[in-house]
Amino acid sequence: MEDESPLGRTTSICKNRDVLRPDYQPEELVERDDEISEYANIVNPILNGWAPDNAFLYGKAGTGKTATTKYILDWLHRDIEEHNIDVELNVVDINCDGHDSSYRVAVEIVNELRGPNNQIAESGHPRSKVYDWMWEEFNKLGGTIIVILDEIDHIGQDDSILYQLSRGESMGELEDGKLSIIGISNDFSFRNNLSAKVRDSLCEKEIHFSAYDAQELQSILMQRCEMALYDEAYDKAVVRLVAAIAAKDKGSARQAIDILRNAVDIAISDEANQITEDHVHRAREKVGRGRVKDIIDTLSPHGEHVLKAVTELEARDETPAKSKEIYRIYKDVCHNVGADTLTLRSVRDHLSELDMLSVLASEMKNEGLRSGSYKIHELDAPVDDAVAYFNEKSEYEDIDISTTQKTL
DNA sequence: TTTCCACAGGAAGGTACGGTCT
DNA sequence: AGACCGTACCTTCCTGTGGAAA
Repeated sequence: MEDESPLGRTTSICKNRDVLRPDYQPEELVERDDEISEYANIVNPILNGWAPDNAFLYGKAGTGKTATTKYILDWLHRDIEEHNIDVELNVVDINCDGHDSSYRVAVEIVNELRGPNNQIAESGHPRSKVYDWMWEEFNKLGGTIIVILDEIDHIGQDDSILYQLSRGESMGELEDGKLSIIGISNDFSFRNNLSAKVRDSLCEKEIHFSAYDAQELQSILMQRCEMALYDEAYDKAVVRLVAAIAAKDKGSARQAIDILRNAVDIAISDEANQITEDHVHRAREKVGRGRVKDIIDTLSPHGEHVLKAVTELEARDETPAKSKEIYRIYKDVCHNVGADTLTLRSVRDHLSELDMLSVLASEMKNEGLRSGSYKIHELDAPVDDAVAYFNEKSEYEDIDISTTQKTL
């Protein structure tokens, strides 16, 4: 047998794949000029030694909120250094994903500011003590402090951390320094659900990041292509196609770049010299499948059972289905895997969580006196992917999709 | 215009669990 | 060891809701 390396070969398509990674920050941000100038106006006072207003940034995922923040802060640091401005700028950058309560964000801030040998645990401490430690660390830090809370909506109902941060200065917790908050969120309703006292102080300034249209996505993709790919490896039609797919879906630059990166990878493994529209279509399917799996992996066991029930109904072409009907199938699923069943009320919560995650599409219906009001649900993710996921897991009975031609 | 259906979903509270502190 | 803390996940109870039918 010929001894062939399992690794890929060098490629004539890609000169720098890192540029296509989700965490890559380009030096120049395209299609966000208005947002950049609004943002610059907000942080500008720092250069005069003043604290900027608190700001709330909102817009859907992949619209450049985080990238613009990094871009602006890089500029701030550079300006301060180049012009020898006498400002001590300290940035505390927290992603609230995974720290999903006020308490845990406070713990994260403390741990971020303390050394690795002096960390505190995620639970067990009285809340007031954690806040005391947090202010202690801020006081040690001093200067102009900017706390960036990315995905701030993850903190949920209790916004006490925001109250603490926004009032710390006036309540004398911060002895010698200035503190401003920049909150970033995909979810505008989070702003409206904040308690009034927090909303007024957190949202002194607001910047809205609108979804990118196909034209804007195209220029973002062109910028990345020029850096990542050899000229002969792609043409405008392919870029236009990726932009059109992403614009039609969510208008997210992250998604567009994701599809492009996967198309590049597929083209490389095909040993092609150029990225074709077929590569893009295959990449789009792959990205979709990955999304379904990623979401299902985060579900609790009962969340998964509920989704299995909806997937079964979908495979039988019996969707959209009422919550009550899904509950009936859900009980069978639980019976088959030997799990206890939850009440209908809890299953309703799981259904609405799946709707929020965009795995399900739910809709309220009302037939008045005849049948009252109810909610119907169907899969919002590709059925094949969900079926494949459940059929791969040994604890579930297989779903047979061959009897129906239904695909999304 | 009023009634009423069939549910959605908020509120409150329970339990288990993993953690700290004394 | 046991008091105390925050959280996840659940149940029970109950009020609110929109629109077809009376």
